[in-house]
Amino acid sequence: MVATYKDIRRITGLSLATISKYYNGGNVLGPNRELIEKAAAELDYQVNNVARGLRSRRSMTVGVILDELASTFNTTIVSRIEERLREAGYGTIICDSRRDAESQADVMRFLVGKMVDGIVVIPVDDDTSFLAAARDRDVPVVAVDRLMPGTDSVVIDNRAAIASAVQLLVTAGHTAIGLLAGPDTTYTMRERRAGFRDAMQDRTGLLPRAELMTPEHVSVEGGCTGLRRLLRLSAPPTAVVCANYVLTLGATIALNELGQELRPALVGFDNLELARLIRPRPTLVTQPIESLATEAAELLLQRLSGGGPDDPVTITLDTTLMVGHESTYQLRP
Amino acid sequence: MVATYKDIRRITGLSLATISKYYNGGNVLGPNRELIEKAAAELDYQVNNVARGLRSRRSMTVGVILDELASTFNTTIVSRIEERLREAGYGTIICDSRRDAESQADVMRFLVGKMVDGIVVIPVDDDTSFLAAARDRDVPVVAVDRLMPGTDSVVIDNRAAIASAVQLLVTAGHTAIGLLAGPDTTYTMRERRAGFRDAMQDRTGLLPRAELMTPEHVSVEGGCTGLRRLLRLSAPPTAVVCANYVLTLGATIALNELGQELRPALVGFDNLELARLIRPRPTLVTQPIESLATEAAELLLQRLSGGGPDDPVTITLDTTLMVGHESTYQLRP
DNA sequence: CTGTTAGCGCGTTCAG
DNA sequence: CTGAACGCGCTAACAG
Repeated sequence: MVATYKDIRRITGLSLATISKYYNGGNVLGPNRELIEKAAAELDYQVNNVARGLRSRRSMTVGVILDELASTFNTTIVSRIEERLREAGYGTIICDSRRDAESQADVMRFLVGKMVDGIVVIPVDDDTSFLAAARDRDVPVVAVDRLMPGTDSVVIDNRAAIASAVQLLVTAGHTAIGLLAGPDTTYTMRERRAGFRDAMQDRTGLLPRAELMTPEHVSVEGGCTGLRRLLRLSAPPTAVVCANYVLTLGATIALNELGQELRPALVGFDNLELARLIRPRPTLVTQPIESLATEAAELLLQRLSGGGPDDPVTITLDTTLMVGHESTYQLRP
Repeated sequence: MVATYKDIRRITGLSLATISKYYNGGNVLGPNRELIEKAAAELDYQVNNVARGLRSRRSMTVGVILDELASTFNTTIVSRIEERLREAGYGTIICDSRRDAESQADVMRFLVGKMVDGIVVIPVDDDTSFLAAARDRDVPVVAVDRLMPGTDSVVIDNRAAIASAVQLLVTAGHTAIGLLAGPDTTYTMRERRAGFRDAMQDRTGLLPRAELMTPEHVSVEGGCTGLRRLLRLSAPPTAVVCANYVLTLGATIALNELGQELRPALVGFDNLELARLIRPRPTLVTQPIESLATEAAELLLQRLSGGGPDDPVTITLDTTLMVGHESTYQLRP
C-alpha cells in the first residue's frame, strides 16, 4: 500500500492540515518540519497528484497534441516545449492525433479530463470545433504552425518563406516552377500556396498554371506521386518548390528513383538532417523550429499565470533560405 | 463552471448512485437513462476522470516512456501501441526521457503519480532502479528493445541480427569489418557487439581487432565521427556494420561528405525511408517494429487484466536482412 | 433497480 | 502556527 497524509499523521501525531501546509510551502515550525520529513522518508511518501489536482484544480501538467508523431519538425518542437515547461514545474503529456480530426477531438477531451492546465496543439486542419472542450473549462490553448482564430498562435511568415524560394529560382532563370503543397484545408498550406502565386506573379508577371500547383496529400507518398505527376506534364516545370518537410522527403525520394534525366531543380522545406544526407546539398527553406517552440512555451506559461494580453496573440517568425549546391537550383541549359 | 453529477441530479431528481451506474455500464431503467442523457446533453456533461481515478484506482490510461522522441523507430512503436491500447479503452501518455537516467526516473514518478494503470518503456540503459516507483504501486511495466531482468520484455534476437549482416559481408569477401555500436551499458548494444564478435570468429576464424569495435556515442554525430575514425585507422576496414538506426544515419552522412574514395561497404539498421532516400540502395537489418509494438501492447493488456504468467515474460522476435544494391556490400577489387 | 452512506487523498476555510 | 471540519467529483458498499 502507498502512504498518505494519514500515515504520516500516525507517525508524527500532527494534523492533516499541518502536513498539507508543509507540502504546499506554508509556514510550519522547524521541529515539525523535521518530524514530517523523517516520516516521509521512512514511508517513502509521494504526494498524490491526482487527489491534489482534484482539490486544487491545478494539475501542474500541460498537454501537447501533435498532428503526427513521426515528424522531426514536430518532435523537435515538443522536446523544446517540454524542456521549458519542466523548468517551470510542469509535466508534459504528449498525444498524437494522427492527422485525424476525430481522434484529435478525443485526445482533447482526454487531456481536459485529465485536468491539464494548458494545451499546445499542432492542429490537423483549420476546424476549431475541437477547441470547445478546452474553452469550456477555461484551459488556455496555444496553436503552433497554424493560425487558429480566437486562439494564441505561433506561426512563421509562410508567404515570405515561399517567396524567398521563388525568388532564388526565378533569379536562376526558371519560369516554369511547380509547387508541391497540401490542400487548402489548413491555414499553413493556404498561405504557402497563396504566397507562391503572388511571388510568381511578382517575379514573372504571370500566374502559374493550375496544373503546376495541384494539391497533394501531405505525406511522403504524396510528395513522390506529386513530383512524378509534375514531370509527366506536357510542359513540365524546370523547378519545384516543396511546401513542407514530408513533401520534400517524398519528392527527394522520387528524384532519387527517377534518375538524372529531366531532373528539375528543387527547393525543399526544413530538415537539416536531410540536407546532410543528400548530395549535392539541397536548398531548403528552414523554419526557426526552436524559436517556434520557445515562443509557444512562453506564451502558454504567461497564460497559465493568468497574464498576457486580453486578446489572442499571434506571433509570426521569419524563415531562412539555406542555399545548397548550385547545381540543385540552377536552370539546366 | 463545469457540470457534475450534482447538476444532473438537480435536473433529473435521481440519486448520485444511479447516475454513477449509468456512466459505468450498470443497469438503469429506460426512462431514467433518457432523463440522464437529456440532462447530460443540456449541461454538456463530461465525467471527471481525475475524480473517477482517485476513487476507483483505475485511470484507464497507460504511460509510454521513450529514450528519445526523434527516432522513427520509437515513434512507430508508440503509434502502434497507442492504437492498440485505444481499442481497449485506454488513453496513452507519451513521455521523453532524453536518454537521461534522472529524467527517466522523474518521468516514471510523474506517471505513477498520475495513477497510470501500466507503463511501456524503452529504457535509457540497463539500470532498473527507476522501475521501483512502478513496482511500489504494483503498476505493470513492459520493456521494449531492452531486456530488463524481472520485467516483461519484448526484444529482437540481436545476435542473430548482427550475424546475418556479418555473414553477408564475409560471403562477399570482406575480412576486415568494423562495427559502429554504442557502449556496453545497454543490453541491446552488449548483445549486438557480442553477436558481432562471435559471428566474426565463426566466419573468419579470428576475433576482430578492438579498434574495429570501439564504442561510439549513440547519435547521428557519433555515427559520423565513428565512421571517420574507422577510415583513418592504419588498416581501415573494408566494410562497416552499424548497430542501430541513428548510427546508420550518421555513418551514411559521413560517407556522403567524404566522397567516393576508400568508401567501405555498409550494412545499417532499420529505417526503410532511409533506404528509399539513398542511392544506391543500402543493405539494412530491419526489425519487426510493428510486431515489437503489438507484442508489447498485448502483453501489457494481459497484465492490466491481471492475467499472464506469474513470472516475467521475454518475447524475442526475429529480424530480416534487406539486401540492397550489390555495390554497397561487395568487396572492391 | 434505486437511494443512502461512507469514503478515495488532499486543500482550505475558520477557530483557537 | 496548528487543528477540526468540510468538500473536490466520483465509486462502492449496503439497504430498501
